[in-house]
Amino acid sequence: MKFQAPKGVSEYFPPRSRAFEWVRNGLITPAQRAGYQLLELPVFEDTELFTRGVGASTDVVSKEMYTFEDRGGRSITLRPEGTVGALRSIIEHGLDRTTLPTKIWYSGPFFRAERPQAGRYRQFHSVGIEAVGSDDPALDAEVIAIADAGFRSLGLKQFHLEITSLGDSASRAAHRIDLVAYIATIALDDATRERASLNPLRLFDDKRDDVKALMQKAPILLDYLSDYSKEHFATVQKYLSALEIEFIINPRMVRGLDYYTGTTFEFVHDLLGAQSGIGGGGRYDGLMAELGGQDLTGIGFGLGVDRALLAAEAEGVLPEGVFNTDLLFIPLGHDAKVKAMVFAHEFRSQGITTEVAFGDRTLKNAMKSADKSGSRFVVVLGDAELDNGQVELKEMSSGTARSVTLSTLADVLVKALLSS
RNA sequence: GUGGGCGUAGCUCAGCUGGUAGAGCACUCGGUUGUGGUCCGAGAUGUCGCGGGUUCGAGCCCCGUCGCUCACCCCA
Repeated sequence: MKFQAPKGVSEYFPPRSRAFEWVRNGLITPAQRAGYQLLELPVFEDTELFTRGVGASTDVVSKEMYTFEDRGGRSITLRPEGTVGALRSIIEHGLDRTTLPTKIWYSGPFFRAERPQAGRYRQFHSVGIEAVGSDDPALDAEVIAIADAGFRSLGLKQFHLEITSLGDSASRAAHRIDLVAYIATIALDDATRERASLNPLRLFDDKRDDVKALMQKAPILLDYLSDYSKEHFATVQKYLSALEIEFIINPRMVRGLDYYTGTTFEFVHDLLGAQSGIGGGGRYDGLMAELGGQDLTGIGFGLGVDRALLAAEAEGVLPEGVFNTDLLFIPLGHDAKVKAMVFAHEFRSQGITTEVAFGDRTLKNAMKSADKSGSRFVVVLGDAELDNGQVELKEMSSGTARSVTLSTLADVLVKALLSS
């Protein structure tokens, strides 16, 4: 029996895991700098939280959830998205009973039981933020700006931002009546009509040319916005322009989760395959109340770490030539190995990434491994060095070495590492 | 759930009209005394995805099965 990972999960192992870590940190940092605080959440929740929060008619809930019964007979589901779990936690712990808006971030794995393909996994990774308790359009712009900053910090350029507004419930109700009436007049197959009956907006997202053509003439939600929604959306755009964030308005944009209202947005990368959405989000003005909390408005996003990594690779913007290790000790002999272990332990506590060459290989072979493993500096520790207290600090990239007193080695290294 | 492509060493792949398996890279060791990146030499590594069938003989043909992958649907 040869074990392998369950179908469709994303796994990261060296050396790529390093890039994954870099991407995830890059996406999180702008949120932290904007004062958003960590919410460390469970990866499974009461199933009903999702059916109620995300919406039973969504594909995510109706056919993509990992649901099982726990030993107490409760129905449990691996989280397919982050927002409703985050709001549950905010409500449960009273985080919305402080100065508003409550601003939090989270990251981790999410789960959807789909057929995997490029950029789509059954276990994938997102970072997200939520800001609850303010309907200020400036907050909408900030949330979008944070997502944009995350992607930019990775060096990504070949992506674009699409925004629209889903308006308030009155706007949507009025639009829906006309949209349903329009859809009834066009020729569609049964499966598509079935989808439309669940959520008529979905047809705007159809990739087939004939359906696209038909939907060109369909009534657009933006034309039905109430005065408040129209004004709010216009103000969001002003802020985005002030922040020099480019966007295009896509009135046909569709999000797969039912809770969105008002401003919604999506970041789309140009070099990815079929799964080109690298992040998205929007307002969810009724969701807090729906989940049993105060009737507060909110907005948030989810950014795909896996897809952002694919995008960074496609654009060739990943940093390279990064040293894994600052220093490698190559001990020669038993006594030297004991010393090397002691020094390494001490150096690590001073923040120097230090390795020891194991396995009693010949110096020549140890040097070969050092070369391949990517240590920046190497120190050979033998009897002579232990006797006279002098070592050769060799820089691998240039091959040059300088003599350093062993007792000052850590200081010398710290200086050398800082100056580079 | 539906459709296409592909499964041969750790990786990338070759293997002619069926004659019982190879290359490059990577790995380990060596090229005599304590210093890598080039070069040279040696070595290890495969139930050719799995099961059945046809055949004197199957990596190659047939059937089944599993897996991977891309796309639809949907989304991060």
